[in-house]
Amino acid sequence: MPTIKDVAKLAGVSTATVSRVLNGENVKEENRRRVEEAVKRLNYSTNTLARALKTNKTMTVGVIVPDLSNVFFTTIAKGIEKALHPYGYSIMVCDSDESIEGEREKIAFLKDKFVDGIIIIPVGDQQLYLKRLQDDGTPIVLVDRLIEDIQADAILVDNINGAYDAVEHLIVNGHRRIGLISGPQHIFVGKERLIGYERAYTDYQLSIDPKIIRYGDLHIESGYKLMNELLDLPSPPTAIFAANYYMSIGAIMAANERHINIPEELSFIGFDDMELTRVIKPPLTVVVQPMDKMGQAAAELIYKRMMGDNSGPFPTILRLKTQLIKRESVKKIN
Amino acid sequence: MPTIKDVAKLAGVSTATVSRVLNGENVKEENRRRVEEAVKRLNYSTNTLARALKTNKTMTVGVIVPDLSNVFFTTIAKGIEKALHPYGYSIMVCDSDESIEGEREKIAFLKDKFVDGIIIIPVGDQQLYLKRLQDDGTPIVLVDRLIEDIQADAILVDNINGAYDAVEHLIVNGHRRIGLISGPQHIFVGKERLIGYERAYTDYQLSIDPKIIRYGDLHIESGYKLMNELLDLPSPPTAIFAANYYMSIGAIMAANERHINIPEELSFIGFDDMELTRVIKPPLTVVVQPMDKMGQAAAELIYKRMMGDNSGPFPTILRLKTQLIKRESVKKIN
DNA sequence: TTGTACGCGTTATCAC
DNA sequence: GTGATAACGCGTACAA
Repeated sequence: MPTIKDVAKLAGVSTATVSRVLNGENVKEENRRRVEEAVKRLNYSTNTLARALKTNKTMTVGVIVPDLSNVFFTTIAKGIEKALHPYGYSIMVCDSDESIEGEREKIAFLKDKFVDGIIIIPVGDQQLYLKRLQDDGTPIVLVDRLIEDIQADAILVDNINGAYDAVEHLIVNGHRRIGLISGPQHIFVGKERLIGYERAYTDYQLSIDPKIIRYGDLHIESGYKLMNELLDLPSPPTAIFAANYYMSIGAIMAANERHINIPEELSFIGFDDMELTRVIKPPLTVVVQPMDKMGQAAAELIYKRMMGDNSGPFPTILRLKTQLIKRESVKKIN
Repeated sequence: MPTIKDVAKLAGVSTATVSRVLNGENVKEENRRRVEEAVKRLNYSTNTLARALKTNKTMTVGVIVPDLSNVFFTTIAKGIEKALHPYGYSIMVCDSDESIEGEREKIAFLKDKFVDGIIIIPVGDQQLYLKRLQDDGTPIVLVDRLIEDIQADAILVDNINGAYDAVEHLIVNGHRRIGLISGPQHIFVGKERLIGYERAYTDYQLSIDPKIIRYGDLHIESGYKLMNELLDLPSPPTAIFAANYYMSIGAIMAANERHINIPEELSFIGFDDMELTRVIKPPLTVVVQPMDKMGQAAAELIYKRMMGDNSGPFPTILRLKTQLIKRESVKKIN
């Protein structure tokens, strides 16, 4: 590998001049030409490690997601990538494996790699490590979920109104017993979507039956299990709202197995619009999160912070709107 | 940030001694104790950038996948991560965006980051950049697909026999007109699975009707489109074999829309066992690839190479077996 | 066993 | 505009 010294020697100038040419500073035209010539001849490219050691900038942003095999998360990561690329920044995607410990480990790893910023979809409601990093001046942007004990910029989804819209749609269609397959209450979005559910009930002056609210862990299996529990109730719901994508899948699977006809016998609203919701028969009515936009917004925000732009409020918390896409899984009842 | 000098000063020894302690070499017990004490007091950790600059080892492996929002790929990436972690290696996951150009860019990026090895699911059938890296001594492991003009270790799936098993199963169940929703022929697995299809037909002395072989681009939409084309044929197939996961989804979606009953009116075998195949009614018979094992095998192989172990043949090409999981989407016909 | 001094490749700071 | 050189933080001959 040729170094800047080799280039300097070949071009007959000092390394400083080469560095200046490389960084687009003012250099005599003649020297610039010779340096560029030498760079080409030697096929030289700057050693990013050495540069980073000196400048404390790696031009890299760390992205931590809870699960790399979850499309929702990776789609967001992809959105971040796409938005950061034009700025010359690259990302390192890590998997926290849905655990605080894994998260801690990945944060340490990214810190080790001297990333210039971290975008994270956190798994718990606290993370001391993050706070420490933040105090050291590394910009942090939270996505999808908030952490209680930390003041950080965040890109969120308006979960409350997202869930509200779904439940309201069911109520307007005559449903009074709406089963909720909820996320866990220690996770931010789980809490919020439950609030949306409750608020819709309250606004329509209906009373809530806690027995038809069930808490899962966001995975297929728990959607499957909770759907079965709800359908086994002496007086089962006439409609179900599943509060995330994978639990929606599990729930549908359970309904299928029991040969329950949607929407004839049971109305259903799911969450997120990915492969499944397009292939299911009937097409599912769903609450859709703008995953691309989430990634993009996170990227823009962290870029701004990395540039040292601290204008605007701190923390800046963006709430992106969801969309209720009405298809054929909801039936109007008396 | 404390440096090794700070530690040396506090411990009253030289930086060399500190370095030795850090790297577990022989040091007088007393000094070791004092150094460890100082490390703890200062909360020191070695600067990986500086170390990498000196040693030319970053303890990082680059992983390039064609699409970060494709579960098949990210599941493999996750498997790699899990297997490499115990060795102290971390991974950088990149998205080549299904393009040669994107791939080239990511390879350059990883080279810039001085990764110690690259595991890649390639998108085309050539890649000069890779060859160059390999010539520079960076271990490369191909996953899922081979590249024609390169000699490299690879972890593949026995696509030929995987497809063969599926088609054979349909033939044994009386089907003679088996529609194939194939991948593109410029992609390795597309070619191989077609061969498996053809071989099964040949072995059973049946003649192939090229009209019921259709070529898609591996995405949902093309599965959907090709399924419709096949069903619109004057004499449509009695069974369909879709040669990847997303095209399977699209195909099923098309069948659903046309209210075609599987397996009563049409038998179906899909590829890979992920969310969809578990939720579809009826449960789908599928050819399953061992994604976890693929990731793990790739990790083990590249680790071996990074350790300088060149035993075994070069290139080492592993063929992992697929499994035909028989469920309820195939009907025996006369 | 330990310490010194230098190298890694780049950038920043100064004189010129 | 340019060149020499210190500095970044670590690893490692080499001498002690």
